[in-house]
Amino acid sequence: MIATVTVERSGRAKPPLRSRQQRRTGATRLKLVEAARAVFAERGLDLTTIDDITERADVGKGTFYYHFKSKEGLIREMMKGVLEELVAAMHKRCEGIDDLPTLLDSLIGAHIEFFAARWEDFVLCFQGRADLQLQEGYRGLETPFIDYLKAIEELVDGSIKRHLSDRDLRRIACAVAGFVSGYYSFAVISTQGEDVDDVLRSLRGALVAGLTRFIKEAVSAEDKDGSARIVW
Amino acid sequence: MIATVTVERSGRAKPPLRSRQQRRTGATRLKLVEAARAVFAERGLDLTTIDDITERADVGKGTFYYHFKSKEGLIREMMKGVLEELVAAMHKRCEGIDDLPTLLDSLIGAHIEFFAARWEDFVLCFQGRADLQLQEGYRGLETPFIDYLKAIEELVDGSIKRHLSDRDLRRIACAVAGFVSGYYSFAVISTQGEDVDDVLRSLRGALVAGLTRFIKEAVSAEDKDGSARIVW
DNA sequence: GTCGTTTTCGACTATATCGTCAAAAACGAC
DNA sequence: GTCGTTTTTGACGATATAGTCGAAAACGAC
Repeated sequence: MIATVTVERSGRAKPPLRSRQQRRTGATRLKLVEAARAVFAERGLDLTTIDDITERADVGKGTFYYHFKSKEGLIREMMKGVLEELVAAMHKRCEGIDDLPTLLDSLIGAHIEFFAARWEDFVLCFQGRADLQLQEGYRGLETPFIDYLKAIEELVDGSIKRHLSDRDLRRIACAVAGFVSGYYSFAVISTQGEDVDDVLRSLRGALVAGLTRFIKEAVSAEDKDGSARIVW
Repeated sequence: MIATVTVERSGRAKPPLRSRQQRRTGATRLKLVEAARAVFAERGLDLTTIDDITERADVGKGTFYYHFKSKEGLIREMMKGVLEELVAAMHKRCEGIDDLPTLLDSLIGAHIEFFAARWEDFVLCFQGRADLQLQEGYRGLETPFIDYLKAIEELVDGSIKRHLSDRDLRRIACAVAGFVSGYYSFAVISTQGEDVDDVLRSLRGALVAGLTRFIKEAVSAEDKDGSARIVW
């Protein structure tokens, strides 16, 4: 506890992992996370054991418990991480877009591009969502998902002049998020050969058109006096 | 093995569970299935133990193994059963409809109505789908899901004159099935108070409109000469 | 009632997993 | 090199679960 505090060097924005020890520790932790990601996609969240993870990562079992409190803690951290990355990708992809249909399309596009190269992360998220429906699931998984939905809501909200109610906004977000993951989840079990992403790409126009209409109707319904001009 | 073969009575389509013994056995089996349904929705497929099920059903552990080979066998049977019921509900709901938008709407409606009163079955199906994505999941779960997709395809195919390719048909099916379950799965974690079904009901118009457009485009693309009149 | 069959039971064995902990190894500062 | 700290290790005890099996109960036919 005497803590040889390696002082944060001023003038160095991101000191590349300071000491050798810190580098090694970080690497071990990363090895564990990546091993878990792989095993989770093979056996699923529940059936994966700590031994599975440590063996895959090629570290001792105790090491896992040094870095994480439990499997639940690891899952929480991973889920949060992936969804935050997804949100970041969405923001980047939708930057500067204020046209609603284009935004919706970009939103779906961001999902496709994000998960295309990260199948394991898609499985992770899907498993997490399945878990959320259970009465006795892992704790603390709701927050990352709700933050993710909120991010979608904000993007949509930013692209319409007249604002929708929170309720309708949430509906849109659920529709976008649900459609992408739902479509994916069925496509992978039935699509032979052809690229799932290409297929989804061709369908997203359908959802965009539908949602745009829905939003248009919702706005005019909420905005009864009709005085404000809605700009799409 | 001497088997007192109780001959199938002719003239009696469904002899109401013949002997007392058969009635009792059937009841026990049913108790197990219903107990499993409840526990699965609480703890999930993987974390549910045989003891959980037998305790809930209030039968001895050995009884489970008398009726089912394993938990996997039970899951397979339940999944098949639920999806077949869903397909039946779809057929009933869509009977006689040959107008495409109406059919798509009824299809979604059938899902909503089906799962509205059967939350546990929705969870069961969702868990099953999550499992399908794993490399080492339960065996034999693909078939019921594929049959279910096929049923959607046939209904859609029956409502359009010019036929779509198998590929496009499958896409539609995935989109319908994926949207409904995807939307649901997000809505339940974020919708407070208001009825999830009502919400989905209001959104389905969006998907129907989008899909109708998609199908229309797909048909005209496949049917290049354009000689055949497409009747919606 | 008897007898043979089907069904149910729960104790039991074997195995798997969790989470702990004392010891060892790696490290950093000197 | 020494010394104190951080990190890693794997054996260990406690617990939980799967699946088996012999015995018992329920049943049906008589």
